[in-house]
Amino acid sequence: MYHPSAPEVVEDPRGLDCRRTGRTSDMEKEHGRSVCLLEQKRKVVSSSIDVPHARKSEEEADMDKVTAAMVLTSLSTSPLVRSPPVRTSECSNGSWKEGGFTPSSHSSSGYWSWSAPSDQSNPSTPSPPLSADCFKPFRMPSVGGPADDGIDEADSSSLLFDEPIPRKRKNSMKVMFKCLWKNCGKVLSTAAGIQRHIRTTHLGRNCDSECSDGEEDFYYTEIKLNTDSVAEGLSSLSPVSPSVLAPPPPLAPPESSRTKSESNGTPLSRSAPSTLYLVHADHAYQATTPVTIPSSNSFTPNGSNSFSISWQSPPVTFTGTSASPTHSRNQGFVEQRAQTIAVLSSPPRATTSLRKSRGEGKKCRKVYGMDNRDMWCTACRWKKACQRFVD
DNA sequence: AGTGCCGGGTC
DNA sequence: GACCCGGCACT
Repeated sequence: MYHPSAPEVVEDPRGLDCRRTGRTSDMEKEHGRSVCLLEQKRKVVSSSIDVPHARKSEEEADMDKVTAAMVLTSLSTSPLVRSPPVRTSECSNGSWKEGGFTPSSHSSSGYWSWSAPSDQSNPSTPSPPLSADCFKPFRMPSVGGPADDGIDEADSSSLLFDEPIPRKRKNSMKVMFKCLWKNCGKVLSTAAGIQRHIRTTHLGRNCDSECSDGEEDFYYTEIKLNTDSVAEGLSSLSPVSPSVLAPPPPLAPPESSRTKSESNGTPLSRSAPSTLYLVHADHAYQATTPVTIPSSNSFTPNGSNSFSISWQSPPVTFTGTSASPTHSRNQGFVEQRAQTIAVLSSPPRATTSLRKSRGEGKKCRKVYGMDNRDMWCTACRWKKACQRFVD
């Protein structure tokens, strides 16, 4: 688990200028990238904090800061936490806007108050349309739809947008990015591509990535095509990225298949609730023995209503291992999964290992040597447990 | 590679 | 049961 070396706090509301300043020297590209990413994330969080809401009291505001800081620390390192899943039930009535938000992997962070301001902080954000069709299984559009701008895009803007996430991925994982905009399931192979797609197609911005404020992040998610048969085999979720290969299998109900995965990690789970259902299904593979938090109430830490989290029966599920979900980066995830697998598949063969550990004491063989084998105890001679120098 | 010894084979 | 040894775990 890693914590950001510098737990930055929210003070810097719009400090996402890595793009603005176009100061990306080659040397800084790498660094810049991560910084940008961080900044983007931060923006998302900070926006909900720094933009004081009328109904908030001072204490509440302070509280927000504190919690935001906490959240940021986890966010900065684990992208998947970025956008915890949102219960579809909320999208229909718009409750999610009222601070409804999905808890991060930290159970304790349930008080992450993604209150209204966070979603609305960005004036230009046309919250993706929500409606009764929230529950509609996401339709899978031209999957193969060769991203018109997919790869090419990467070249031009990957420097800025390429998320580090994929880098951490195992090679067995093919990462794709899917647009979560309602009724749009476009899948592109690069983050940059999908971002551009969203920016131009849905956000109606024709400007270059330069003028992006990162909002696109909210509207796409990443999906993984897993080729790791082993891991996959164990995950009770058969569908391998159904979103890409086939329609979500019925057996993957949103709740149970939900997983904490980086994919949901994209903020758009929040802003594009209508697609959450899909997201869940899409990432079914990520759900390894998912544990669904049964909670059915809003999570209100401190009993303060200000943090009203309206998520009911949160879709939040995380793999059984108590491994802190925060570090849900793929790697961690994989590790977790491996653990789970190990547990599940551990053969009843432990008996073999009952073999008593070799004794430390000297044995006949060592004492007398091979030359004096006749001096060995019979057991040693017979290659049995030494009886003379019993441990 | 060396050591300890389990499991199993042969007489 | 005495004896032997293949093979594995452990160092």
